[in-house]
Amino acid sequence: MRNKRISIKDIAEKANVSIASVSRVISNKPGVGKDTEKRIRSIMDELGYKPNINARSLVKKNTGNIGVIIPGGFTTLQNSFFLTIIEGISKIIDTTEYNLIISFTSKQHEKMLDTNIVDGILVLAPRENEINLQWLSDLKLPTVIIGSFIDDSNFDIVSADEKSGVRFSVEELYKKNHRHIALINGPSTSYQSKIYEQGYKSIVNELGLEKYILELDEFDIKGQEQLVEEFLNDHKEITGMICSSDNIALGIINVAKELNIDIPGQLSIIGSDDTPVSHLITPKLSTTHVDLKEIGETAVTRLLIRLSNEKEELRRMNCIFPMKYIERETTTFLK
Amino acid sequence: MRNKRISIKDIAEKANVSIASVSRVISNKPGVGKDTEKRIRSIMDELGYKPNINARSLVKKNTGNIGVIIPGGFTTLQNSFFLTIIEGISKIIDTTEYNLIISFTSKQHEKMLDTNIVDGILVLAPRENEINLQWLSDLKLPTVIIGSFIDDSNFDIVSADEKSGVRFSVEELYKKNHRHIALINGPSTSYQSKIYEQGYKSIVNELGLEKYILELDEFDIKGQEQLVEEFLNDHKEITGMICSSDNIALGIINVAKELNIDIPGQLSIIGSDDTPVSHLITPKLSTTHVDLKEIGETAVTRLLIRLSNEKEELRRMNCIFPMKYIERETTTFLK
DNA sequence: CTGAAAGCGCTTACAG
DNA sequence: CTGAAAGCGCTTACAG
Repeated sequence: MRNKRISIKDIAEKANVSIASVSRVISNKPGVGKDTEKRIRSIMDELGYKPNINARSLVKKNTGNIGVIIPGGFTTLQNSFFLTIIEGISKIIDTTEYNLIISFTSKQHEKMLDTNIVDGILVLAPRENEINLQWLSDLKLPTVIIGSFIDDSNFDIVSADEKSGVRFSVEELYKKNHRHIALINGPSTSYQSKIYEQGYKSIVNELGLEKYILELDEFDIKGQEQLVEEFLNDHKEITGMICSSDNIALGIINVAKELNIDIPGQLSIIGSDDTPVSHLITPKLSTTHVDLKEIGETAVTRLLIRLSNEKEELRRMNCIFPMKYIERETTTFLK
Repeated sequence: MRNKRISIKDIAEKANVSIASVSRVISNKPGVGKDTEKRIRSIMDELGYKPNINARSLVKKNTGNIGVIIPGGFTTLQNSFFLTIIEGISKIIDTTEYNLIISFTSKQHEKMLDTNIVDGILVLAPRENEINLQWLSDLKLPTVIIGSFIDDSNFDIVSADEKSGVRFSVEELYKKNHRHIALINGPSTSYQSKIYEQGYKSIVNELGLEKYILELDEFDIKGQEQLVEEFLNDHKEITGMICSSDNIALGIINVAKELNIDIPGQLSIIGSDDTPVSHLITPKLSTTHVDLKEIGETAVTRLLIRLSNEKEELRRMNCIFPMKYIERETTTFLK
């Protein structure tokens, strides 16, 4: 059915030149006479020529695609946190010739990486159990990791300063007279959660407070309402909670409502990431903010630099964006 | 830096066979002796051979990629509606060798389609101003459209029966004694909105009610709070609202709260699509439901059929999924 | 069962 | 400025 695509050869014939000349004008290479070029271009337009990317890739040994690896499957994709980062990535990609290939299941990651269809990858908030770092490293693909990460890797990293974020949140509640402050964390397989935990423990130690940590198996509470409810019931002394995502905070608020716990009257809650929902709900969520879009932009930009400098040995980059606390309506001074 | 990739030739040499034989075992083609095959396979494993997809694509004239076109840029991507459909798509794709290329800006659509890097496309809820249907059609690419759509096209369509969805919602409110029922619609550039409007108008006419339509320029109210507020103030007689997305409903609820309008006491609200937020908020949102995941699955499956039957002339398919009304907490009987 | 060879559509030294 | 030719890594008739 599909009409045969027209190739460089068709153009060359019609223009009475060699395919070499046609190729040169396609790639804007020098060495073609003004007139010849004009003739070739007009024929290309006329015939609606589109270069065959596969052929080009085959000889140039690149693909023109950039891969984005998203962990956790769909639960995560539904998370605005990732979407906002992708928005930043996308904005930069749109100014280039690259295509974006977003991958959100393990199967997809494997297919994408095993078949070598990308020139470089952006890995969002990797998790131990999903991405084997050694394997990633063996790929020898230009890679930038987005999201907090264990320091001893050799990858470029662009992340939010989540450790400080947690500190700010705890300090904020402390200033508001809270003395029993819990961390509701995501899965410890996520490096992000490890960072949260580190940040939480260190500040809580400094302040001489007791530690309360509830680890969920995702960055939201879906299917774990029971667990949360028990936690709330078992620790009635807790008056403040730091959640490692806004979605977790949302879930906690709902459970609290069911238990007739007043927010923020009896329980102050702070989210993370300042995603759109945070001011769509009532009461509006206090949270920590970082420019996720900028994080995305920075990460691709870095990757693009790596891609255009494959010979040079670039030093590893570790770029950390500051977070700030945003006071809204789910936190209050403890009487 | 990157170590040279090993090719079919390397395998052939090491195995003392021709590249033809190697190629045959790679593609599981018959015509290779048991022993030879075993030898070749073990060498492939040993050397970690990965076929070069570009080379293969060049000769087979396909790409191994399926494109997904998402309209409206990021606002839309943040919408669970699309994400859930993508989840369905992804589930099926994971059982195949195809890669998914998701495109959510006009730039990306153009790049993807102009460079012919996909074998077929899934178009989600297209909009007039973003996707030129004629252009799409000229691509001669196997295409399936997801989401309600104008009937006179020649594409395969898989969609929810949104026209009935709106009807159910209006009827529901009518049964609850509401007589002034508004439609808060998405942009009319979206075919989906057109369907909503058609459905709304026809049932409202049947029931002999007055029409109230507020058209927003997205499927959420971001940046249009003012407009919504004015609408609410100008039409105090309205006691029921059908929103063409859950996100719109969410927004309306928030504006109503600011205006001290009690929900559902003074205003009943019904969303669309039963996205996860609908039961994450308080009061829980009454809405209409359709199995979006199944819609996604059906659409890819259809596309896959088209892809494996390019010779045959398949009849156009138009698959419509029923919607049902879900009563939760934002609707009530009018006294 | 196996291999030599042509060809997919491009790019790029090389020679003129 | 221009072209002939080799080559990128595969697949697939064709011949044996």
